[in-house]
Amino acid sequence: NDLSRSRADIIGLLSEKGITPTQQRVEIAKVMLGKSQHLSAEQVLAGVNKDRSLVSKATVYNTLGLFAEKGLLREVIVDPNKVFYDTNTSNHYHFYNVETGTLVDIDSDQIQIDKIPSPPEGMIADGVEVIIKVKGRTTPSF
Amino acid sequence: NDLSRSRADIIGLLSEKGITPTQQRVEIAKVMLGKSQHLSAEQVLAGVNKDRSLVSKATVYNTLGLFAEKGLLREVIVDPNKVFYDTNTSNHYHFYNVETGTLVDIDSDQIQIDKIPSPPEGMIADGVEVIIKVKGRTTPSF
DNA sequence: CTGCTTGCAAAGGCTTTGCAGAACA
DNA sequence: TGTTCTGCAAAGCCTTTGCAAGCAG
Repeated sequence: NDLSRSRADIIGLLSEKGITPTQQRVEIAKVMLGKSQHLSAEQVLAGVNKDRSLVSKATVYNTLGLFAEKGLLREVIVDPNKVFYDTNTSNHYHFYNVETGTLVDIDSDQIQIDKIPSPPEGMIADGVEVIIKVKGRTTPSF
Repeated sequence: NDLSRSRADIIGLLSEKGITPTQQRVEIAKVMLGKSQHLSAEQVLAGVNKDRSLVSKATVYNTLGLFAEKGLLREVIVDPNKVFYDTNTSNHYHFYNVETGTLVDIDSDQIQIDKIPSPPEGMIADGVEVIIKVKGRTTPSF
């Protein structure tokens, strides 16, 4: 999607969302928000500290949680071992490769869901996840 | 759904699936397969050992994994902290109460999914998860 | 200044593992 | 009897927490 944003743009974006734009948060935003991707906390940590150590593990976890809470990222729970953070916060779904643990976006207009049942009494819907698990063909095709 | 099965029925069921019906596995099956429910390993462990200690933690984990692999149970990944095991292995979806961590079944005929996109090159679909997250109304209705 | 953030290391929760003894066929 | 399974405790992984020092406004 769009390229990496300028530092000023990121600071503006964070401020809009009511997030104090600290140095660490800007660094994390630079890594995450540059393009459409699905990263685990560990991957973000590695990305941020690729060249020099800029952000601690605790801060990466705190910040990803904060960004998700503020609507800048979306948490995707598909792997029992780790949370993925999705930079695409618009309506969409996922293919999940169970062999490699990789996520691929599915545009919302590629799936049509009709007849969404109404939530149990006193509850309201808070998001719909559709995950299509995929794996490699077990039978070679020749 | 159906009531608890006889020990003989359970042994037959396990054998059919190619699972050696050991005492521990039968105990776990008795707890799990009695009715439609979504239990975590910890809950199964507690249920099995309610009266007297019958099965160890390691065996509960091993057995739930085995049952899932053999198609007797279905793993549901919605909570980053634990795996749920669903005794309903037929096609269906879930409401997930994000506040209480509770799952509720949605019958497959209650949702209509059209236009399932084809998996990426060389991949085949291996299951579809639909999870509707719900939460309590934040605004009281009176 | 005053409160919010950060970082370190330790703690926490769920799950897996290694290996000896026990159960199964 | 040979193989598979169980149980215990320890280890592993991801994530959270406590608290002192540092930064933002």
